[in-house]
Amino acid sequence: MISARVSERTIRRLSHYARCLRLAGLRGEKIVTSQQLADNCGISSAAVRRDLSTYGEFGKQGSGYAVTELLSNIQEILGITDPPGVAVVGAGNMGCALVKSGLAGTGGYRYLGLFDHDPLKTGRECSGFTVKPVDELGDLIRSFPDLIVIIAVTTGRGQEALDHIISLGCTGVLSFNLEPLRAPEGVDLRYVEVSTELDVLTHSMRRREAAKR
Amino acid sequence: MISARVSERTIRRLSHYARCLRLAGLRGEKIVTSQQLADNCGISSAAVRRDLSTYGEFGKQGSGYAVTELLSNIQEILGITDPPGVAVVGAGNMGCALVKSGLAGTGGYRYLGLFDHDPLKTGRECSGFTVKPVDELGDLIRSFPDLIVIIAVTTGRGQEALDHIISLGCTGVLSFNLEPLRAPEGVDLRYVEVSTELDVLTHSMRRREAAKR
DNA sequence: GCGTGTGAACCTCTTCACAGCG
DNA sequence: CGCTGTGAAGAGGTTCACACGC
Repeated sequence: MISARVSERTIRRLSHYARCLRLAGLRGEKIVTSQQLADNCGISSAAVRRDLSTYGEFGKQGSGYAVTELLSNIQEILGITDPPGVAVVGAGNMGCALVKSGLAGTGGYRYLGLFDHDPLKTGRECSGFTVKPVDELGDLIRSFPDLIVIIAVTTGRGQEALDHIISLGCTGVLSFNLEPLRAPEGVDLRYVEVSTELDVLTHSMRRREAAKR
Repeated sequence: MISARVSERTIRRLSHYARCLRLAGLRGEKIVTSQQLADNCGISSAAVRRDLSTYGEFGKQGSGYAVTELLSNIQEILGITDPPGVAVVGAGNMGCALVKSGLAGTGGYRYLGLFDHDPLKTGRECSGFTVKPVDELGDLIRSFPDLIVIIAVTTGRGQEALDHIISLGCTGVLSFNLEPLRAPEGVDLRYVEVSTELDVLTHSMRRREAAKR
C-alpha cells in the first residue's frame, strides 16, 4: 500500500468506488471490472484504473478486481478500517435525520451519540438515541480520540457549538450550519452547504438550456 | 457579461464569494477587495481576481469591488437572479430541516413547498408549510418550470420518488438519498452525500496525523 | 500607493493507447 | 483473449509577477 499525496477529487471518487463495492458485495458479486465501476460513477474505465494504481496493484489482469479485497484496500486508503465514530451536535430535525440515516451503517461509520445544548431537548429519544447534554461529549471524545463531530445546530449558534466541542478535544468537524466558522489550526473543518449545491445545480441547468438553442 | 465554459470548482468558489458578499452587505460594507474575499474562502487573492475576470471587469482598480454590484453579477453568472424555486419531497426530519433552514433565505432561493407520498404525513404543518401530496407538485412545476426538487425520502424510496417527480416535469434534482439513482437524459441530478463528506474529512485527518510524526 | 486584470510559466489532472500478464 | 497498469501527450487549472488605471 502506497501512501500518496492526492487531490480531494480523487478521494471523492474513491469514496464512490467504495460505495459501489459495498453494493456489489450485497448483490453477491465477487469480481468487478474497472468498466463496471466507471459506469456506476459516470467516468472512464481508464480513470478508475489510474486512481487505483496510484496506491498499488489491486487488480488481476484479464479478470478484474476482487470486490472484498478492493473494498478493504480503499477503506484503508481512506482511513476507515474499523469504522470511525461520529457524533451529532444539535438534536433538531437535521440532527435526528442524520443519526437516523447514519444508522443504516452502509457508509463505514459508527454513529455514537446525539447531543444538544438545550436542556429542553436532552433526555428525549431520537431514533434509538437519548439526547445528551453537550458536555458529556467530552467522555466520548476521550474514548474515541478521532471522533468526528457533525454540527447541525440552530442558525447563528454554530460558532458557539464549535468552540465548545473543540474545547472538549474534538479535531474533526463537519458543519451543516451555513454560517462561516473559525477553527484553530489543527482542527479539520468542512461544510455541507446546501445553497452551494443548489448554485452548482442551477448553473448546470442554465447551461444546458442555453446549449439547447 | 461574458458567458464562459467553466469548471464546477469555479462555480463553487463563485457561490462562496456570493455568500461572503451577502454577509458583507448585511454588515453594511460597500466595497470589498479580492484579498478580503480570498481570506474568507481560504485561497489567494490572485485566484479570486482570476475567477472574476473570466466573466468581465467588475472591479475598480485601486479600491476593489462594489459589494452590491459584484453580488448581482455573480448571481447572474450562477443564474439565480430572481431566486429560483425549490420544493422538497419527503416530509421526514430531513425534509423539515431543509425547508426550515431554507426559509432563512440568504442563499438566493425560494422554498415553495414540502411534499410527501404518505397520506399520514400530508396535511401536517412543518415550519409554516402544509405538507401536500406529491401529485400537487405538478401544479407548482407548471408555474415554475425551472423548479429544483430536493429528494429527502425514506431510504430505498429514492428511485420511486425521482421517477414520480420527473413524470411531473421536473428537470433539476438534488438528492439527499444515498442510493444511486437513474435519471433520463435532460434531467440534472446531483447528490449530497454525507458519507463521502465524512470520507474526505477522515482522510484529511489521517493525513494530518501522519504528517505530524 | 493601492488593488485590479492578465500574459506566461508552472503544475496537476485527465485521456489515450498499448505493453504485459493471467 | 480480456482487462489491468502505465508512459506519454494533452487539457485544464493555478500561481506568479507586473502593467495599468484609479
